[in-house]
Order: sequence, then structure tokens, then C-alpha cells
Amino acid sequence: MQEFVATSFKPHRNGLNQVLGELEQEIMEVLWKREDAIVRDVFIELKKKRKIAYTTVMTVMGRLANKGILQKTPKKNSYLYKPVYSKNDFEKCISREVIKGILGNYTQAAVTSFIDVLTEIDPKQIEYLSNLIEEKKKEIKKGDRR
Amino acid sequence: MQEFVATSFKPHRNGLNQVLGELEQEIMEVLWKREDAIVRDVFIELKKKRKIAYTTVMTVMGRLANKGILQKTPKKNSYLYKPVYSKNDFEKCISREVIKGILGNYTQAAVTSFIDVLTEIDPKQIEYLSNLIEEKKKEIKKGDRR
DNA sequence: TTGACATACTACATGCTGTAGTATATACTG
DNA sequence: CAGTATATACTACAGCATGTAGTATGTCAA
Repeated sequence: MQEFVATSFKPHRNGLNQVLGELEQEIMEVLWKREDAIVRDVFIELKKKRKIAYTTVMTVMGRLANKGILQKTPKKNSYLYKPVYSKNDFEKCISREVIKGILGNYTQAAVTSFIDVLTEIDPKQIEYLSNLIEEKKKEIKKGDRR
Repeated sequence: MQEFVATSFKPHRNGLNQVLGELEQEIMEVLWKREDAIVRDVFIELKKKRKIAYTTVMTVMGRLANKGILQKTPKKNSYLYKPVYSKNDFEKCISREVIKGILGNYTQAAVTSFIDVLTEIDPKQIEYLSNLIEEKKKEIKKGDRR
């Protein structure tokens, strides 16, 4: 059971492949679609797209459970696997861990890059950010008074 | 020669060890202190702290050059190594690449986390961020008019 | 010419991920 | 009850990144 979700983050990959391996990701996608599943369910799903061995799927699902990303409970003569986090929560965890990692080390530089990149990607978000900050400021002031 | 500086980012490590291996990091620190160096210079420096082979240092410096983090120029019967980026610029690159990676994939979630984490780490930075945003907004407006 | 020093090349360990075979237990089906 | 399908556990190997270092070989200077 690992402490963190984003042990290693690869910025230049896409989607959850930033923190998961290719196959790990495929498996998680299936799990998130179905809520829970046994190995065979996932195997059948992946088999539709490509050649893969049952044991391959099993091995990786076991690893995902060891990492604390899947939960593994006995069911009949096998195991039922279930995502520990919803996809949404998982993404939030990642974003939080990564941002914490970068802000904690390079606060100033990170703040600057953040604004720049956000403007490049989606200028409209600046407005949203601006509102968030105003709220945050009020909160901080409130905290000061206490 | 690689395209990116932050191929893999480990949020829960410290300093440049987030994107560099332990030894790679030690070597870069020496290089940034001295501007440039040959393998022996770095070797002598590291040797002061721990047992290490000359060729170990050489191998890793070669790898750093392949990654495009060190520049390698012939000098006499050997090579002179020099950081491609100043430490400061390197850190900026990392922060930019990582933030781009996270914002590009989870814009909304990232914006939210960002404010939260920044408040936790250093609430004073919120003020700075706020100013930056106001400036950015003006810039955007100016751009619109053109 | 010899010794110090330089590089190139090779190699192995460890950890992560993808991949899958083998052995073994179990359960359903006829 | 026997046989087949299915489940897991265990083992193993390949490829990549990183740390580590040995060996072979070239070169320069005293």
C-alpha cells in the first residue's frame, strides 16, 4: 500500500498515462467504467482491442492493488477489484500532489509559470482564478482576525 | 539530445532530485557551482564526501550530456562540461513543464488545487499572485483591442 | 618509455512496467 | 466422479532509467 498516488509524473504524456503505465491506465479505465470487476471482466474487455494474456491482466491488477489504487476483496473463489478513488478524485489527487511538489520546491517560479501557462492554455480561466483568489483573500483575513 | 528537461517528475522528492537521479543531482550541483568542469574536477569534489569511481562520474556526466542538460566540448585530450541552463533557468523549465503538463490535462482541478496549496504553503504569495493576475488581465484586454 | 590521466565500451544491480508461462486449487457440468 | 474451465500464486524475462565500476585503449609529459 503506497502513500501517494503520483509517485512519478510524466508531464509530456497524456491523461492518466502521466502517472500510470499504458496497461495500468487501460485497466483503470475499464474499472472506472464498471465500478468493480474481476480479472476476467477486464481481460475480456481488453481482449477486444488487442492480444493479451489473462495472467498479464491479473499481474498488473495485483500491482495496482499493491499500489493502493485498486481495492481487492475476496469474492467466491476469486477477487473483486474496485477503484479506491473515483476517476475524478484520482485526478484531483494527482493535481494536488504534483502542484504541492512543485510549489513546495519552487514557489516563486511556479507562481509565475502558472499564470503564464494558464493564459496560454485558456485565458478565460484567468477570470475564474481571479475570483477564487478574491475569495481566498477574504478567508485569510477572517483567519487573521480569529 | 532530449527535448525536455522534466521527463519524469517525482513530487515527493526534494529539490532537483524531483527530476534528476541522486548522483546526477550531485554532479549538477558541482557544475553549477563551478560554471564548467572536466570529469576529474567533479570526481575530486564528490570523492571528498564518499567513495566513488572516476568512471562512475564519467558515465553519468556523459548521460547528462546525452540528455541535453550538460554541454560537452572537446578540450585538450578531454572534454569540458558545462550546464546548458543556469540552475535558475533549469528550475524555471521544470516548473513550467510540470505546470503545463498538469494544467493541460486537468485545467479546472489544477487551478483549484493551486490556490489551496499555495495558501497552505505561503499565504503571502496569494497577494503576489493577485497582483500578477491583475496585470495579466490588463495584458489580455490590450491583446483583445488589437 | 613509462606513468598518470582521458575516453569508450561493456556490464551488472535495482526498480518499474509489460508480458506471459507453469503449477496448483477449485468449481461446475455431464 | 472425471474432466474442463477458471482462479490464483509464483516465477521469469525484456526494456528502460539510474548507479556503479571494470577493462581496454589512447595520449601527453617528464
